[in-house]
Amino acid sequence: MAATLKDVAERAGVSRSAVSRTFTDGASVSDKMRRKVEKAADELGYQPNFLARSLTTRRTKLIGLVSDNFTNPFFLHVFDLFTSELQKRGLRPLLVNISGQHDPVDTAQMLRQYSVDGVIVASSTVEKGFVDAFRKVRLPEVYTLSRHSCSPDVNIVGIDNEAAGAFAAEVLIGRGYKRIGFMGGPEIATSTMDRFVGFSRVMSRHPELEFTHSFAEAYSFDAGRDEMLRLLKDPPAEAYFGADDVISIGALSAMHSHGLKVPDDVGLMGLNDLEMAGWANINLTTIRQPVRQIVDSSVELIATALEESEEDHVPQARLFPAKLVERGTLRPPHTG
Amino acid sequence: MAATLKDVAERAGVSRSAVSRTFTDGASVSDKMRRKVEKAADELGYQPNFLARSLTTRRTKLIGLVSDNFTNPFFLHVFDLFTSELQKRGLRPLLVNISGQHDPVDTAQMLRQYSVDGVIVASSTVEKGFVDAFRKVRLPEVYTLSRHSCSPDVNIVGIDNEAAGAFAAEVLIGRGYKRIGFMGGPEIATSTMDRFVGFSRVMSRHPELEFTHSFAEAYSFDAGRDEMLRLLKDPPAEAYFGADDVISIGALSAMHSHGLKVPDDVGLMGLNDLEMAGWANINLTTIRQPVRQIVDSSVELIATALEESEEDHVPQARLFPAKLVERGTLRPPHTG
DNA sequence: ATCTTATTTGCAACCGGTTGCAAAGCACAT
DNA sequence: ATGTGCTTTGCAACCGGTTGCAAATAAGAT
Repeated sequence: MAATLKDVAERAGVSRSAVSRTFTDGASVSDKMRRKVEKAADELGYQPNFLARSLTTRRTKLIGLVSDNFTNPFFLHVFDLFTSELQKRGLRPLLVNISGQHDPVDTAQMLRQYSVDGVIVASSTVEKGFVDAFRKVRLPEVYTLSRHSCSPDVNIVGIDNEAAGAFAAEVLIGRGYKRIGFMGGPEIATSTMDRFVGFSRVMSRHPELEFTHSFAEAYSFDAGRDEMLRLLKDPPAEAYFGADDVISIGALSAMHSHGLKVPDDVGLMGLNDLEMAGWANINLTTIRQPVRQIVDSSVELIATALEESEEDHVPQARLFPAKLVERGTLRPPHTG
Repeated sequence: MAATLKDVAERAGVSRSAVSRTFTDGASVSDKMRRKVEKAADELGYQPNFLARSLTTRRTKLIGLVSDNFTNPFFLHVFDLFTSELQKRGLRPLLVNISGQHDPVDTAQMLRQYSVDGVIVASSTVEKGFVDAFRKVRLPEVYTLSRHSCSPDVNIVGIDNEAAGAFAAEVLIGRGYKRIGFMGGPEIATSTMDRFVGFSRVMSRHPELEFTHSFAEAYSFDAGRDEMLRLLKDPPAEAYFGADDVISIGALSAMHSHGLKVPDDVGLMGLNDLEMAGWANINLTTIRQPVRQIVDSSVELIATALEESEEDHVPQARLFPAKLVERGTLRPPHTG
């Protein structure tokens, strides 16, 4: 069907190795030979087969991109950045969707069977079972947007969620709010829990302030809205930190339908800086993760891990600062 | 490193073919042999290498999943469905992001070099260059959510955008609106233009109605909002069809900030039924594409194309009906 | 022209599997 | 014991490449 190395060699009247060498950079071929081979290859439309090559080179340039987060629009952006960045380096993402009930061991074995060079896990809610299973196949791997503390001997890139939670509390306190609420995602999400820990730590240093907390059922608009509707049966806090934008936007909708003015009656801050947080009818003050840097750094980390031998590689955590994006749902800094 | 066929054969004291056969379904192996081999394989943690196997079987089970649509949240759902559905059939999506300036020929060659079994193009805005380049590598391919008319000799799955445009016009007319506006995405998007053609066709049958049209700069919230703000400098139409939800939601925000009540002052209808179209503070009446069926059908089509020889395969178009999702941005059907 | 050294080339083995074919093994009938 | 037909097994070639090594060629030094 498609032309092979052998076809090219025959047509050019040279050995197969010669052809192979013209298509391998750094190999020793004379100019004359190279021209002869390239001519034959062009005429036949020959392209080397990456998979056959991988058998001897032990490099497929395939990277498993594993996620279970296919509902939060934030992750479309994450996938966009990951795919472009990997492609720039000649790496190819094999996308693996582990939402639904997938067996961790099967998934890990599948990745090994496809000889992926490395694995990127992009999710903050990946189960422990996957972490263990992936580790067993001994592939270079990096966890992105994942929990900092859970696997100390593995590459992690993201923000420090505890620090981000603490920062959120400091911002709200800095605006002079006295009755402050934390509204998280589901309690099984490590991202939410880490943010909660940081948030609580700061609040506990201010016993003069009133601190309440609650958790939405899921990382979704509806869950955020429902939870806020529940909270609004009682007099609300003066300001809330919603541990994710999509939840905060749900909460905002609940506030509006209760006739509450934001930020005049109640303040609200999110986290993630979704594109729609900037929409004119939402205009959510939020904390931004530097996604581009996080992704770039993850890809760079996996790319260098591919070069090193397994023993040489020392896993690292790369934590980035999150920063406030001021919009219209918090009152301005307290002056005086 | 990892155990190979040869390792297992030696440990079990049998030939390599015997091992190969135990891991190939439908091959002839006695029970005794199978047990012996499986024991050895277990002890060594052996798993067959898919890529080596593909060399002789000529099947990688890799499917190129090509898209340039990484900003519309609608596509996160599309990717979710595609990956799960492919995985269910043991197929693996190699995700290719062709947004940005990618050379069509390079992309097509890359897919050939990775020996993908087939290609799914999931986008309504793919350039002609890609269609041509993909065709040249002679891989089974299906275009999903793509233009119906552009390539008659290629598999296409999606809705009939012209019909959907016509349907939209009929709905608005049926609600008794007399001054009707079409608001499209960018004029280079085939989806928008096809919808516009259908919409116009119906409107032209009603010369007694006033019909205006305009196009937003992009498929984005901001573009929709900007375009609507521009329109609102003059007295607006009674109702608009925004050819995509994200544009419509932008337009909705513009209407609100002009103090217009929807649907009392002006009606609005979108297309796609994004999750957020159902959010309480948006509540957009819209036209839904049956995404799940479209994706399932695409995967089924590519799966059967893989079985057939190239000559036997006859390309087909599978068009699904789109249907109205009634929410709160259109007045109820006109009675009397 | 001759010797030394560096560069280019081809041979053949290998990467990790599959598969057509013929030999071997088996069950059963004669 | 012999023959028949069916299943199981191993041999060896192949899939499409790469690569260590030695032979062949080219380049440079004398």
